[in-house]
Amino acid sequence: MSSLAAELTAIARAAFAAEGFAEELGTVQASDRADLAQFQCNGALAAARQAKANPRAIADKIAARLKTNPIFAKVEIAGPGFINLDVTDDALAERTGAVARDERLGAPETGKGKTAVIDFGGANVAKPMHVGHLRSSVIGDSLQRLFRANGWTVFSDVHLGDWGLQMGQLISEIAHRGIAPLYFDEAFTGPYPDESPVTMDDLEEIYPAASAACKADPARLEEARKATADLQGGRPGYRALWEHFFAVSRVGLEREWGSLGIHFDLWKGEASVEKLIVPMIAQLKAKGVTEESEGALVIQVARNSDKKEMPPLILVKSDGAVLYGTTDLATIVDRVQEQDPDLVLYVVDQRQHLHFEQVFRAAEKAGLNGKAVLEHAGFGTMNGPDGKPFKTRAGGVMKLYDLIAMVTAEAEKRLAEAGLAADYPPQEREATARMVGIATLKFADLSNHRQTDYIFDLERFSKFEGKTGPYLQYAAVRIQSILRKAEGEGHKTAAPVVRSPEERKLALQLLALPDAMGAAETKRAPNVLADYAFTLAQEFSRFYAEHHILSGADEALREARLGLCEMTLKMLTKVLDLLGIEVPTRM
RNA sequence: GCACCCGUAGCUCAGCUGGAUAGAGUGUCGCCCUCCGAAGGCGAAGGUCGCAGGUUCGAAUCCUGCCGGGUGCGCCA
Repeated sequence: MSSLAAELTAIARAAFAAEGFAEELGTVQASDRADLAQFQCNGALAAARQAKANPRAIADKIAARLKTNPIFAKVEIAGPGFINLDVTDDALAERTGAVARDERLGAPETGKGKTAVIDFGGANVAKPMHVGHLRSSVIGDSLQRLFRANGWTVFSDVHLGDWGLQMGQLISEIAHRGIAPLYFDEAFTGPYPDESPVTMDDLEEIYPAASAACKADPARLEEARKATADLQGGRPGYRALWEHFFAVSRVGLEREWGSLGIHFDLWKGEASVEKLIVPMIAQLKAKGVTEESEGALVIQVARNSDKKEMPPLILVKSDGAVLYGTTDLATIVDRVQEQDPDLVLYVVDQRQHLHFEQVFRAAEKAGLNGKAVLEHAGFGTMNGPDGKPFKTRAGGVMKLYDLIAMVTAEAEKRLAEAGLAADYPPQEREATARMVGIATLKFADLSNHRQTDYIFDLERFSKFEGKTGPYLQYAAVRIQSILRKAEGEGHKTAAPVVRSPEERKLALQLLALPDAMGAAETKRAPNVLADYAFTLAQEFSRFYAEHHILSGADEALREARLGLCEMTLKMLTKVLDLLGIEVPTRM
């Protein structure tokens, strides 16, 4: 199953090949000038340059061949040599019907037989998620949904930050407070209690305090370093405490991501590859890729072609502790062993780009990455209205939990204002408000390009009109509503028919889904899907506004239009699912 | 200092592997509910695509320089 543009491309390629040109020239795309044509092919211009010939003459030859194909209603040459193409209405209707019958709704199979690991690195043990985690969660989730839909085998890994200095900071802060002396008693031989001496709420308070203490007092920082090294060295009491931190945090984090509809295949973290580190370092030494530098063990990753300074990756610090990069390397070893992926995608803040470049180079230099391509799909910073990284009015970071509660409350308010859902059971009302709130949040984030910074605007996250998540949900809800009503009146649905301009544009958009899914995968860019979904909803709304489906006298026409509605609902639901957005049955 | 990213309508952003008249949303102004859900549809106004060069038949898109903003640059993650 392929898109209509892909089908036309195949036809045009054959025409170019038959005229003795490179078939790549036959790429057909949706027209930039919807007023002139549905599709365009610019290959004659490129061919003319290569062959030093007149582009219009080449276009003439190609067009003559295309005209023999009955799929085209129009083949026209315009301007310097654009070939403008229209497809017949019957062809549109026929393909639309075929896609509707396809279980995969025409999704490309770009990932068939391939495995990807998606790393959501970012969230930390003992810290609540804040708005900064929204991006990696939402973008990463959309990518895992998309890659799966395109046929990839995907393993998503939450990849918690659970093994660095912050753990030592927590431990030494707890030591100072004397909260759990048992874990610091070196004479104690265990077993340690099953119940955690601290709750998630405790950790949320302890961590910032610990962090501040280390910042203010070098002696405290030294203590934290020592605790980190002892933890990594296997000190039983510290390990036991760490287990509690992890367990307590996981419950909270799982609930939080769950409320966003985000789930992971793997709950790994830095600590889970801890056992691989010592043998990996031995192996790297044996391979001769490491060296001593200023008391640390490093891998040089600079290349002659570098235009910038490329510091070495530090494997072991001069005090013996390992770093982020070391665990990242060991994680690659682990993934090659466990999943043997073709691709590892790191959905992590763009600011860590240099770090990943170091890690990737080190992995490739040491041959640790198997067949996997390592790729950092970085995303831009979320800034406040002042252009600086977002802070609440009080100057702190806004918790994700609070943000979700806020947009949900806004959605609820809006429902009440509109007098909607007034007669729904309270539970449905609440669930609907939540769905609308989360859709607002996710769509606002995903419709921005992944890589650029963007302004976190509370107002924007409480808007329900225009290019927003709720607009898309609304379109889907209206379709469901009309289908219910039609069924109640005893109307059937039939294969779509295309006659009016609105039907034509809607069908064209429906047939472009595989293109959007393919482009979104290639660019690792969910905003392509967001854009597609919005345009689809828009085309439907126009169609809906123009044609009163249920009131006409022509039963066959009504059934065909209901078929188009049904098809649109399927496609819209599918794309929204790829964005991680749920559709209520009514709202 | 070096490197990377960004600069597009009043505002928020798409478009960037070169193509025709640069698009959305929002805001402003106007129109459309006796009819399937108006969280909607239609229309108007709104642009030196940061600036200056270059490559090209053709540049928002590629190259160079400059200006402005952001980010990163060995023992944090």
